[in-house]
Amino acid sequence: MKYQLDQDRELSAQIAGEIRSAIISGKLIVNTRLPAESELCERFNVSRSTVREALKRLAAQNLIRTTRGATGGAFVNRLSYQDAYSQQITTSTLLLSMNEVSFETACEARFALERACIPLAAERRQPDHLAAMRAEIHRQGQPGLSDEVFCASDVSFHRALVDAANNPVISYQLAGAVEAMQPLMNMITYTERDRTRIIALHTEITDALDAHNASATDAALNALAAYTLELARNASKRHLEKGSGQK
Amino acid sequence: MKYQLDQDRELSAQIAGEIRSAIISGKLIVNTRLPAESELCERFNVSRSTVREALKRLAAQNLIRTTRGATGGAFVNRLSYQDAYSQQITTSTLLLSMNEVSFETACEARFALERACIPLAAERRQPDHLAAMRAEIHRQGQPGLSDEVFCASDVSFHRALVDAANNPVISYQLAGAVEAMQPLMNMITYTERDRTRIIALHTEITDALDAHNASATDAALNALAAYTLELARNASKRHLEKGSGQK
DNA sequence: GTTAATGTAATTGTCTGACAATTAAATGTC
DNA sequence: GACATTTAATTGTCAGACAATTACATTAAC
Repeated sequence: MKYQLDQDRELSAQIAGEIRSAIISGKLIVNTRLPAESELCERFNVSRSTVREALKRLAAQNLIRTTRGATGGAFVNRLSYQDAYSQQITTSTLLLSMNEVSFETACEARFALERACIPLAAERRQPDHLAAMRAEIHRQGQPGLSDEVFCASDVSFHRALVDAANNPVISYQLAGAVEAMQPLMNMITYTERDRTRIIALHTEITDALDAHNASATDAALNALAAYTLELARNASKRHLEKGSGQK
Repeated sequence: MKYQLDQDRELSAQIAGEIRSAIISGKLIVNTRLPAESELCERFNVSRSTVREALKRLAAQNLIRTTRGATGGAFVNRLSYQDAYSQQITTSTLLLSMNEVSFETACEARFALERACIPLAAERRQPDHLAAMRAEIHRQGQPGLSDEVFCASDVSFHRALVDAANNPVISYQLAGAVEAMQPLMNMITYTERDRTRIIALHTEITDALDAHNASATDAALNALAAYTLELARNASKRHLEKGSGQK
């Protein structure tokens, strides 16, 4: 087989691309061992540094893993839910923070997608999902909680809600939407009154889910969405006032 | 500042991790230039190969871009929707193909998440969204279409449906769910009768969206979900019969 | 015969130094 | 001032070496 490496990209990127396609297309199966670095050097006719840079690119995408030693080498990785999750979250967080996505847009996306889980979650929620949600609600009621910790607990609550749908693909897809909101939510300051209201709505959602009542869950989630948006609007209004006041 | 590089991971992975955190946490802003490779060598006290492998890892995640020349170097990348999209699709496709996710689970996830778009899409759909959907419907009716092309057109139809919600975060989040289904759907053989039915449902969805009728859209989408599942069940049943027959 | 110690080969990880390629800016020339 | 040339900075690639790690075979001890 001949390799066409005559484009304008870096060699390591081209080689990484070749191997990546082979993995994605299924030509290289999970746990297949790639040729040793020295063999890849010969095959692609490049130096070992170049091959290594290519392999590191693939490792960064969790496509391969490498081990040292006699029977070591680079192996095609099974992409675990864990890895996919964290990649998903990293990418979503960056996308939101770097592209001036408005809080409204992100919030709308999250609540819209979460609503999609409700019918399934109302049917399938297990005791441990409910327990996780109630645990977070309890934590949110603790006095002297910082806004960051309150917000992190909020994220955990929503993650548990999504997981209650008991569909790993949904959990994975929504990981980004749920987790990437945290930095945005962190900009809100929660008063005692805000927290009380949010906790009440969380409790409402959990109780409705407990009762297998999809429409009640949906209604409570909608109320929470509306309230979150309201808080965000107030926060940004205060921000503007403060900003203009200092000038 | 002192760096703690004494763990059990490879140096290049640790260095990549340091820089990655700095980018994600916002310490390094978009378009910031990283120190030159030689400076990073001194700063982390490693060789240039190691620094380069670290940078290639970051480049593979689209976190940085590098240019040669006098004012060249590595710059923090703005993660574009385009890049995030394709990463999302790659990851989702791999996750589904490598983890024995059942067609039912994936299908349920896709339709559940798509349903979340309906209320927004019914309100905001623009002429170009409807046009894109109708164009795909027309293509699906062409005679002599291969199953692959039919399936690809189906994916495009659903992508247009999602885009009609007019929320870029939703479009991004669902890119994986929609696109990663294609390899799974490709395993189905579509008879003339199947296609006619699917096209009718696609038309129903588009018309309902055109009329800003959310509940009718929802009903049609549900019917499509049920029909898709039925086709998949028949396909896998035939698969089993064929398999046992050959033994 | 079994077990422990030792050596050996294969492989990736890191280092060093060199040169090529590319690019912007400084410099010189007219 | 406009254009050509040189220079310096920077990344891309190559070559060769050694260190670290690991599985396996060999040997020695009991």
